[in-house]
Amino acid sequence: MDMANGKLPTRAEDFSEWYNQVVLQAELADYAPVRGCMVVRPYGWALWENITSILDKRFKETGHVNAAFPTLIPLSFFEKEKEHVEGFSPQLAVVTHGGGEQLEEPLAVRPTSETIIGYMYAKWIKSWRDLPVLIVQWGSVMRWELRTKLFLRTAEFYWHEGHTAHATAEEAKEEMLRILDIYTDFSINEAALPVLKGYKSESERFAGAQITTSIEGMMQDKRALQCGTSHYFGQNFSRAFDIKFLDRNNTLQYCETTSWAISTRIIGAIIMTHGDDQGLILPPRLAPIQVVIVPIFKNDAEKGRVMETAHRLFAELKGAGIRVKLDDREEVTPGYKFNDWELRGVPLRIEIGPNDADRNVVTLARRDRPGREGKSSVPQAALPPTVSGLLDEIQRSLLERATAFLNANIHQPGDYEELKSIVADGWAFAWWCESPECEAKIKEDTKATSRNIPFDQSGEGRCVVCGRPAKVRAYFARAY
RNA sequence: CGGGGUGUGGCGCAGUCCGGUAGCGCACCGCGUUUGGGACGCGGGGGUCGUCGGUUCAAGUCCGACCGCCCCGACCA
Repeated sequence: MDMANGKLPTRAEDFSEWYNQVVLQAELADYAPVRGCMVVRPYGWALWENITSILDKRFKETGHVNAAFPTLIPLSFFEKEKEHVEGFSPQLAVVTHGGGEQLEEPLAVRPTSETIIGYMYAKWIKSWRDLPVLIVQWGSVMRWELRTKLFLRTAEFYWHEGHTAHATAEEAKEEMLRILDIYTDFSINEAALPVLKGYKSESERFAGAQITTSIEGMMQDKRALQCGTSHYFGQNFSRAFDIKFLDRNNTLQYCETTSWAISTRIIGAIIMTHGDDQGLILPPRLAPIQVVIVPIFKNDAEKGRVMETAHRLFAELKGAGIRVKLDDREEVTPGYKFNDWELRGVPLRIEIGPNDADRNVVTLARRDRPGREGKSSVPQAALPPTVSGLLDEIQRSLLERATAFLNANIHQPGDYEELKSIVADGWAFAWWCESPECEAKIKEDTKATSRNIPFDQSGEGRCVVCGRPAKVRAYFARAY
């Protein structure tokens, strides 16, 4: 096993470098030889698998099926939807040669698959009986990003993209919201990320969408990170790709379509929401290793007693379905292991030394409460339920802490000057007339953009920028 | 693409001003002692100094061109 090394900068010193070092030293990912691309290492991929398996289950429970479409898409497909081409053309990687020959038509490496899936849907959908079509693709896509950062923005990234076709606008919008709710529930209850859901402003909308909804999280530097999106396209793509069906009255209709995605970016959100100066803190429900056992001994006599206990408790915890690891490396000291597993964010550590073994106890150390405060001594008897309970408690406390942080850093500005000072170090929740001009002014003055607009609104106010009547309040923040 | 940096064992750097055949820390390998918060000693292995060209008896070092990567901006999940 590779060992971690080096010290982390503190979050206060340099949040960005802290983030980079956590990703690298915890061995979640590494830089690839291709500019802007990352290698997701086994520990990072294990985390991603825990995320994907939960989401996959929820999609299947709601009637979705998985399929795979090609990585390469004829370049001409991107010309078919006007806004889509404008949005994605600058970011395309294009294959011009194959087998040593120049291709007749260049092929884009997919930046997202609406076009090719739309093309196939046009072939497959003929009748109202064929609808809805609810397909999810798990894979990677490529966007030629100018500035990249591990997990947050890489040229190639992993995700799922759901693409659905429906007979009516109502059904399609319901689908968009159903998925947004799955995303929200997943983020809050599995990842312990207290995200806020809403719809996007015109300028923040996905290229080609009529409605874009999102969930937005607040990182510890108070910048916003979009953690998932769900789009309603209306008939934009079905008209561009001729996705039509005969309804019950034998009338030809265009489908209503949606698409939605969560990417490996959410790993960045987990890191930047929960981590501390020791490194990663993973929510127990997603952690590849929930519990690590660190045996401690000085000589062979102690080793025998301690390891016997360690193996026995390891088997008990594993049998109870807890993801547990026994760190039996002898070439590094216990102190090294403590730091190593803290860096990797394992939620709970079990220390077993000669004293513990003799007294039939173990020492537990919670990752979310560093130092002595998080340590306790518990009986070895009935350890699995004790550990399960503590993992639940850690999961709860991570969400609670992140939620308190979120709430403490959202403020309602009384006027524009106040908005400017709020978004310098937090989020503003402000009345807005929804005009692109006012949003553009905010962006120009502060670099903050509208993150999203909650669905449930009450009352009326005056736009914080122009003073005209405003029906909604929106979140404004600097975003990743 | 604009601005700023930087390329020397796996990683981080020194050496470049003033040319003389490459060094330090970490990591790695071996042996021994250690082990309840990042252990120590001794002994090892590993580098055509980003690339190409030029000057010179001699280039990591001087000159020229090119390339890569990182950071800051415009674009984005």
